[in-house]
Amino acid sequence: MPNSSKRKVYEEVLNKIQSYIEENELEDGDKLPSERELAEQLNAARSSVREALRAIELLGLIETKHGEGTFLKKYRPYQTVELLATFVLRQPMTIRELFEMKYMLEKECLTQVSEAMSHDELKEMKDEFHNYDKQHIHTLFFNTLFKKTNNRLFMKIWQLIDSFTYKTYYKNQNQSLYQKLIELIEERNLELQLAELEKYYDEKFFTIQAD
Amino acid sequence: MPNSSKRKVYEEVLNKIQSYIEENELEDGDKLPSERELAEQLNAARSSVREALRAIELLGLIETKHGEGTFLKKYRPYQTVELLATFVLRQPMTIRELFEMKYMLEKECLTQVSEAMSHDELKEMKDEFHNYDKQHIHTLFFNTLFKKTNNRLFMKIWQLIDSFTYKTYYKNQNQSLYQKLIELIEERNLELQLAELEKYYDEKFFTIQAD
DNA sequence: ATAATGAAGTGGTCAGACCATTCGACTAAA
DNA sequence: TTTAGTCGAATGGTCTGACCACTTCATTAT
Repeated sequence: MPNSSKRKVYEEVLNKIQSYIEENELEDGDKLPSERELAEQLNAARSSVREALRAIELLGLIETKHGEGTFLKKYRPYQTVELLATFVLRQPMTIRELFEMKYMLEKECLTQVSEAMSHDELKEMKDEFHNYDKQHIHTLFFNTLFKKTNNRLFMKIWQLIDSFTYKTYYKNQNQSLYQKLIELIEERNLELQLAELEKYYDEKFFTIQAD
Repeated sequence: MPNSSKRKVYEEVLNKIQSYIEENELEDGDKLPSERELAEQLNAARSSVREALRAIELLGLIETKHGEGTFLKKYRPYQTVELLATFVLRQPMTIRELFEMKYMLEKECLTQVSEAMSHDELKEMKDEFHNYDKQHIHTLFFNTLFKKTNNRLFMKIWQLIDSFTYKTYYKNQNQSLYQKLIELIEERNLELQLAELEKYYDEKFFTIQAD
């Protein structure tokens, strides 16, 4: 009960749990003590322990399984970044800022993927092309490409931005662009890929300004 | 009480709060409804509301003042780092991804800013340089630069990523790099700027791998 | 052997209580 | 009138105890 110093209980619990993990050298998948047990050991109410655990869970550090327990989770920052990014995106952003971000990510995507994709994968993309919904072709195209990237963080952020801009660009979808891009990837011609993408976005930016 | 679908109440509450913020266009410093009020409006127990609020608080998105209320907070990165740092350090894979993202953003930053900065601004940066905390020099340097960008989204995302990495690998901070970058910006030599940055990150990636 | 049962442990949620702090309205004193 | 003090309402902080839902596993009945 001695609320040492003036920090909140759930913050104390937070640190205690962290210490517990380090001292016992817990690793991914290991089990933490139950909420009731933690509450007793740390001399805090279960609700306070839960506040701490929920916070840690939201950060993506632990995983709770109903009826089983709480487990240490392999930490991946995507979850946290994604959550924080949604808050960031809620703040007023201009369409231009969003598209610039998207453009940059897609450039990077092409750069990373350009050499990594096998001819088989490219052929597969070409074949699936006809199934693509024309309206969402850009999204689908880059979604496929980003998967080949070995950086999931890129993809997560791109997906977020894309979902925010999704409504604006259903018009003027130039299907031939993506056909061309696939061909250019096959030819390993990164420069022309980027040039095509630049053309695409120049037009976008022009449209925005006219708006 | 209708625990719609199967998500936890505190997650629902989280989203509801997010929606509330968005719909009412709350800004930094604005007050959220009280815990009891939220509980009633969202048809949840106060403890569940608190679990959600504690989680958001840990992320640094809100601020609670005893006896006053809960307030939206200007997002300051570098908040949860203490907690996350130890976990981030365990995952070299994700560190790589974070640095790649950071690298990309900083490249873009240099590209955008290179021509926009006046000589006066550059001189000012040079003068302030001595006040910079060596340990955080990279963060401070690019923070200044990103402000000159006319894209707030870039800065926000960069800050987000930076907050995840700034505790990591702060060693080997080569102060001369930033002196050199300023000079190169003065000379409007973008290519060399990017080359310097690339050198910096090549070393980083090498360090990560060696770990 | 196999299937059904049920008890124990765990997380999920709720209701209500009490304390500590802040703030503002009201009151009493100057 | 102004000022200082008081008190109550609102709010966050914390605790207790209860009940539900899910998982597991030993026990039991088939």
